[in-house]
Amino acid sequence: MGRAIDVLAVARTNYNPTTLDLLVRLSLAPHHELRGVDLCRQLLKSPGYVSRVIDQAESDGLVIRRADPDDRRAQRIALTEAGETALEAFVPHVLEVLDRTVYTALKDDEIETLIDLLTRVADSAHQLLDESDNVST
Amino acid sequence: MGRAIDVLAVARTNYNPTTLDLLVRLSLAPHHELRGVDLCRQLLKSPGYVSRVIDQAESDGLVIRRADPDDRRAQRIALTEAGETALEAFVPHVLEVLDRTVYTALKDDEIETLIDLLTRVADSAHQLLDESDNVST
DNA sequence: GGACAATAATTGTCTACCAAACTATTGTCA
DNA sequence: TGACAATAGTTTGGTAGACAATTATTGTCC
Repeated sequence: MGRAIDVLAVARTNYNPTTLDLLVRLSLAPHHELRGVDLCRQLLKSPGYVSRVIDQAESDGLVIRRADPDDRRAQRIALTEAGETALEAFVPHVLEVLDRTVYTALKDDEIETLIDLLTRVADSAHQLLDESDNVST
Repeated sequence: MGRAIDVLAVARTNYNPTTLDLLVRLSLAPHHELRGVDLCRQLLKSPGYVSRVIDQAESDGLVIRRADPDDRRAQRIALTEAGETALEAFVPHVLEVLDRTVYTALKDDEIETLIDLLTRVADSAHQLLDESDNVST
């Protein structure tokens, strides 16, 4: 999990950061559901790991897997009532941590600047990664 | 290890990021040696893990452990010739990755800004962590 | 329409790391 | 001086997450 800010937010729940991120993504999606492959892209985690996170969340009753009617390879992961409840209980903690870290340290325009700078570094890193993928293939 | 920039740099060696960081820290230290506890602080890793990383580096001949003459609890970890050689072989790769990510994406003054903003967020996060440590104790 | 590449998900296996418990030593203070 | 807290390091056990191989299905192209 890593000793990071999410420790603070997550410590107040029983779920790990990726599980909570999963709930957030589903709650923002149309019909509160997403295909597994889209979740991987949004969570920036490998398919193998996402599959396990879904397993766990499903056995906790937070989400359900359903066959995708349009593609028999795919699954649709949907938020349950319990999942929504868990998420709502969690949101205030995230806001509190954000409030007491980023928002106390930085002014609004500085936050925008930070996002811009990080995005640009990330973009050039992705470019480099893509290149080396192509080389190795 | 995490799919991050260090993948690129590390992929070109057989060592993991923490091992390489270890070599860097030792090479910057007086007499090319440091006590274990100081290494923990510099590497930002837990003592348990650092102990393991040193084990590994020692069995690869990159460093040696020596008893600290001033404190019989402590050890001094020192860089060997082989460790220095490994480090020198690695440095150009790090520089190349930095060059093709951060330095192509950001101008010098932007890099300074980025460091400043991140430092401030990190500081307030630390403050919050310290607080919650004190509360739980 | 059938071969074959590409895609969706899962499982097995491995690495990086943390936290807690433990041992040995050192500093402190009555 | 002797008790006791604090510090240095190691070991054990566990979690987050990646990668590779496998299965099932879909799209593509002759």
